[in-house]
Amino acid sequence: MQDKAKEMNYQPNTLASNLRTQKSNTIGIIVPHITKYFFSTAISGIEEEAHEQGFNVIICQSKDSVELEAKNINTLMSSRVDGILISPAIETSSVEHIQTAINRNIPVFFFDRHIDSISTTKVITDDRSTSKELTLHLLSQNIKRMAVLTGDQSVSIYKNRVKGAFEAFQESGYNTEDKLIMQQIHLNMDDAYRVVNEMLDNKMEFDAVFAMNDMAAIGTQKALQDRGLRVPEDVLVAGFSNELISKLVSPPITTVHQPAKEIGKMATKKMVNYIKEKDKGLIASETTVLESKLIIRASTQRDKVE
Amino acid sequence: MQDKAKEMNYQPNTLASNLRTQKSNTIGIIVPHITKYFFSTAISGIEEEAHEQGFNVIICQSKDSVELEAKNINTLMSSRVDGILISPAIETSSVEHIQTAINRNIPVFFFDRHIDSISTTKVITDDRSTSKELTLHLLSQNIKRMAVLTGDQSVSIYKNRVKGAFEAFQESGYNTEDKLIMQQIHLNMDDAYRVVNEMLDNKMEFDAVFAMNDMAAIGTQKALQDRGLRVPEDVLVAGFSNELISKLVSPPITTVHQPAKEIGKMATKKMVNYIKEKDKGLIASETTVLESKLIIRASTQRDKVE
DNA sequence: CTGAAAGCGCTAACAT
DNA sequence: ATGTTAGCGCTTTCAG
Repeated sequence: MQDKAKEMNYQPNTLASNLRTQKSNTIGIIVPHITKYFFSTAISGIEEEAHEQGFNVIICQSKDSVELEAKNINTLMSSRVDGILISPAIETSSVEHIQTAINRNIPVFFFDRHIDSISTTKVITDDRSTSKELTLHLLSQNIKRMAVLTGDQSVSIYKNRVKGAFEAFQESGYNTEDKLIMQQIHLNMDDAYRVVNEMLDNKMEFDAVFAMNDMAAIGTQKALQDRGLRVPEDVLVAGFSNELISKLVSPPITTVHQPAKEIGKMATKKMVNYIKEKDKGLIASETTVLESKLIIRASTQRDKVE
Repeated sequence: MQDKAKEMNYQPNTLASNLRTQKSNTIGIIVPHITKYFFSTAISGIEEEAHEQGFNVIICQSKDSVELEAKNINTLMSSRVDGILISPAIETSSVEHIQTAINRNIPVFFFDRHIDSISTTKVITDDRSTSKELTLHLLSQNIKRMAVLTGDQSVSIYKNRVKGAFEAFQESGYNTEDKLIMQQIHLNMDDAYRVVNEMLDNKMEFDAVFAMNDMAAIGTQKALQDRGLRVPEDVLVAGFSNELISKLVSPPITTVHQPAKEIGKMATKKMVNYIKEKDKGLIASETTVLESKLIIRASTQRDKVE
């Protein structure tokens, strides 16, 4: 009787439930930029998985600033989120704000970018080994000298990608001092364009460029082509992350596909699981490594074209 | 004394406050796909503005499905969001779920895509007039016949873009039956590629293509080039939305830049304002039209190149 | 096994 | 002006 009346259009008040249980059924997300395809795809995975498990997601952007990131963490803490998934800002000098949240018993898990010194659950990709694989592919084309355009080496993912490239050189018995030029840049199209032009102005010699993300690879390719150099005939070009655009430029660019959506889903699964198990005292931090995949396209193939 | 002790690290419990005030200080967002650049950019604007005003944002994707959209609305209602910003799904046949929320006194505002039959606040762009402007630009190049690739005409934005194109023809005194070919497609790269090839197979004649989004324009351009036709020498190609990629393909594509971030910010301002004024009974729905901007690139310029 | 009662931590109304 | 108290609607506990 009452039951039926209730079933008609009874809506339990989540606010009251949240207060009583001290749980918000909400997961906070912090990413550098929502508009980057990798992150929006990861968020898409997080959103799907979270909703399936009855959790909401609150989104924050750090704009790659530690200050904003700290603010975001405060916002999320005061919203009483049950956990935080974060891909931290570039400048990871200070990690207090993250420790603060953890100390307050709010789980903070990393996805993609991560901070080694903080012991918590992480869901990352095997950037190092795929970067190595890509470099071996470049070396197999008898290149004389390879330029690497990398980002801030304090960012885990860039550090690992560089590490992989070095490993490939060492494994192949090549001298990295002779055959490798390292350039740290802002990994975007404009800066890559500028730096490659500078390198050419300075008569640096190289016949392959491995940029640590696709936008930088595209800027590189454009710079080379504007100077009359052909890709891949004169210089090979490779990127990283498999942005949509990387297969649409001419020639399409060899890159590494990262399972962004799966990373998001996996991180969410780990988090939800942790939240549910937390009460039972089962706390263990683990690092999950998802496989990324080398995608070879025309920009690094001298013989056949995709 | 106590004050100081409290100031040290007192964190008011938002959950309790929310229950007491019956407000969540949260705005719900529903978009078709987070991963589309336009939407992630709009969300970025919403996030910034909302946080500035002390509101959180919960994000949902409808995947362009009315069922999922209805589910999202339920999720947001049960989360007791103070308002919902929505860019509705393609198939807007049923609008009950949106009406339900409005009837329950939860404000639902539209941004970008919108449903005319629902009377509420809307923040949109002047697609029609910019589409007209773009078409006039094409007509000024003495084209003989223009093909329009459009999406579902029940979607407000596509309908308005087509309307603008028609207006340009009429204003110029051209007969749309002779000079205009309309093709309704799925507005993505692959479908555009397929349809343009079909049109060429069927010996349809046209020397300009206006695709109602950039990805379709890129598919069009690729199809034309693969058949040995030159852009812009043989066929002009124009798109819509100014995706990042549209200026990176070869030739760069003429398109319309929409102020995605500003749309998000404006919609959020209207919503926050409404939420604050609601108690005072000041309810008025208004439609704000933001200006978009024609960006002419090489794909539609026979004389000079950008 | 069903039903009443206490309490989560705040805010708003009321009384001092 | 300041201090006290009731109550938001759930969940959990405790009594019947």
